[in-house]
Amino acid sequence: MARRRSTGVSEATTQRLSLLLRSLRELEREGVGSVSSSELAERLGSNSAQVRKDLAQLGELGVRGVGYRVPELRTRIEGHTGLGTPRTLVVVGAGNLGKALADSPNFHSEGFRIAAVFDVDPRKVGGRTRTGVPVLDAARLDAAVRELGAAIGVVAVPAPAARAAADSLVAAGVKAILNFAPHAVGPYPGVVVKNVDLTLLVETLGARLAASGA
Amino acid sequence: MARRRSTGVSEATTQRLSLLLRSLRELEREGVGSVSSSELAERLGSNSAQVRKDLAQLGELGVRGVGYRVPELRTRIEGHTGLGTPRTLVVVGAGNLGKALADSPNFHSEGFRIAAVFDVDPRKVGGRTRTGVPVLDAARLDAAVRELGAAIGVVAVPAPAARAAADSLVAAGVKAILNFAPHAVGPYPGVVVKNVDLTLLVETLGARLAASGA
DNA sequence: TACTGTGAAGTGATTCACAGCG
DNA sequence: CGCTGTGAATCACTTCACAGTA
Repeated sequence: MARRRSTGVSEATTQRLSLLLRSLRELEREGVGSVSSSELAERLGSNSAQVRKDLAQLGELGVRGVGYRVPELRTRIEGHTGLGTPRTLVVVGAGNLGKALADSPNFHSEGFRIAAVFDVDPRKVGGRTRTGVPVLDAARLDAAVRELGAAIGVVAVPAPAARAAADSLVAAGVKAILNFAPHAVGPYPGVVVKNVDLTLLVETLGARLAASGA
Repeated sequence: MARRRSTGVSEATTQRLSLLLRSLRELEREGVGSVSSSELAERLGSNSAQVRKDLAQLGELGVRGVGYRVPELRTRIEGHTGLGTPRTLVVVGAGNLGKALADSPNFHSEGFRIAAVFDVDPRKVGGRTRTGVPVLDAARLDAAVRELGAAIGVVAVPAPAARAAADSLVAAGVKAILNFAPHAVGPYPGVVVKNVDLTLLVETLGARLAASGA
């Protein structure tokens, strides 16, 4: 009887579990059988109490006096968080950033598959990115997304087009949106939205720089 | 006698002030003279108490019964936070992502200037990106960064090279690093570091998706 | 003995709610 | 009267510290 947790783990915890999973896979490749929370903490640049608290969310699966068994812990994290579940994604916008994201090894990791890039420019449509992802006509987005069964849409279009792109993705049935345009989109009911405003990132960095002395 | 605040405003507040600044510039172009905290909140998708709390950090500059005077508020935010201060940045890594970032309008906004992209690949060195940013030899990074007076370094290299790239930037005297590699760098004393792990973003999104029903 | 699991304390940010001023 | 500025309440997350167990 699998427990169904709608909002079980916080975003912060999920992020740390994801990083933890990376370490665990590495440890597993190295053939390590078990690790303590403090060893894991050291790898993550965190502290052991944090690691234990995070892992406690998945039930009691450590062995007192010993630590956690690596393979078991890995499968447990995957099972309970959905981390590692394969997903198909599409990118809207075949500009510099869109193509970079589509080809990026960052986005091809552990079970993610970029199925298509969409653009409105007829000169781009029909082509392929460097790694072979097809560039499709944005007018066919709805049909293509359904056909491909894409669950995640990445928005990489100029700011004024962001809302429309996100709307189309939602209409086509994606369940999550990662938006890189400097203009927040959403919220949409039933859709997980993450806005990553690159402009905001540099501006904030510049300000923190000013605050820290110059 | 300007007040020198080392760690005056939190990161969260700075981000909101940055967004606020965007709205204010827009309002100023429209010739709006004053706004209330609730009008601003609506534009940001926030709430009025939050806006007032954020603005209170800059001193008392609202007019009770009326709101905030737009031009005055804008200059005050710029002055106190360093938002809007022109900065020179360099990008390390002339791959897809590096070039996309260097050419991105997101990074050319409001006073930011990308002065150079560095790469180790001799076939790339000597060229220019689409918008004309020169690609320089990574071996010359130290000298070039000092010469250009770059304060912010953007890391856009593969994970295994991230630490070395960041180290060189710090050695060359940059005061802030924006790292896009899926491997955290830093901390370095006296340097503001922001890690933006793209892989982590999609993975977390996938997990939140799983948590919310599928 | 060496570790986990967890209550309790601590920290920081957000929201509420209202007194006070133009 | 309408709006700001802000103390107090709330909430979310992190760290501490230790009882309890394999």
